[in-house]
Amino acid sequence: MPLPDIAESEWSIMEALWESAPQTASEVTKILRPTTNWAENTVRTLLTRLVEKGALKTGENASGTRTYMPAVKREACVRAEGESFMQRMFGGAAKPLLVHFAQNSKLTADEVKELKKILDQNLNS
Amino acid sequence: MPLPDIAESEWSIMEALWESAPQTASEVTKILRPTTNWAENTVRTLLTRLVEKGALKTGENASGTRTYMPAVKREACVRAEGESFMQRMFGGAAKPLLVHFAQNSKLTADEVKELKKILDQNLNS
DNA sequence: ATCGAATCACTACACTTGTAGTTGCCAACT
DNA sequence: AGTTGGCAACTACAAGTGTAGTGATTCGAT
Repeated sequence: MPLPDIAESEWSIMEALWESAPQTASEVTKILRPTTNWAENTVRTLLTRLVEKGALKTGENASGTRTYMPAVKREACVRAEGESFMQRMFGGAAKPLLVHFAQNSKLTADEVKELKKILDQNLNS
Repeated sequence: MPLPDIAESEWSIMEALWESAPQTASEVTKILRPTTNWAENTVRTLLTRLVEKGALKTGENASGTRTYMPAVKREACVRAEGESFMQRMFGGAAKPLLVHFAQNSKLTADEVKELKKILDQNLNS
């Protein structure tokens, strides 16, 4: 089963549920309200679509209200999206991608150090 | 003028023209045929949309046939897409993004060395 | 002058996405 | 019992995408 294709607004929903699940529709709405200001129905639509896509599963809480929780792991989705992005922008090659972001981001000395360590670990594995 | 928003199929077109421009619609079609197998009309539609979006400009070749060429620089588009991707997937932070790709890609020793150099250059700039 | 090939401009059409609104149902409060 | 408030199901609807088809025009080769 290939990973579901998660659209941009849908990511906000997923993030909320990866952060904490299960949650009801109105809970998710409340969590997202400050950042997105979406109507509850908007959130419900997105939740339903994500269930159809197989990205979320549903359950029920003690009061019988439907709850939502991730059906796919965040890391897997990030990897998939990352692959596709790398494909589109850099022909699938990791190095140019890394070069690009290494050059176009501001990093602290500590971050650079840490990244270099991770690069080394990449080698013997 | 904010950079035009380039959809996935449109990227193939843009790549072809960043690679070599100006080109006519049928030239682009021929170039892309092996990879995409698109009908010429498909390519024409995409070209037209990209012109409307301001991503391409048109000209004419010696025989009076319309030609297309980029109106925006590839690097700028890559940066914009990269920003948006980083935002969606990593909350806008460069380090986790770099960590992710550093861990999930196979790199040669040479590539690692080069990347470390670029990270260093990142610091004093 | 004519016919076919290339080019262009329009049109098509289903699917996805963003962003809700409307209606129906059920349980709890007054 | 009637009303209100939440939840669920269904509907809406425009813009954007993927992927062409159709019709008109033109230009060069018979």
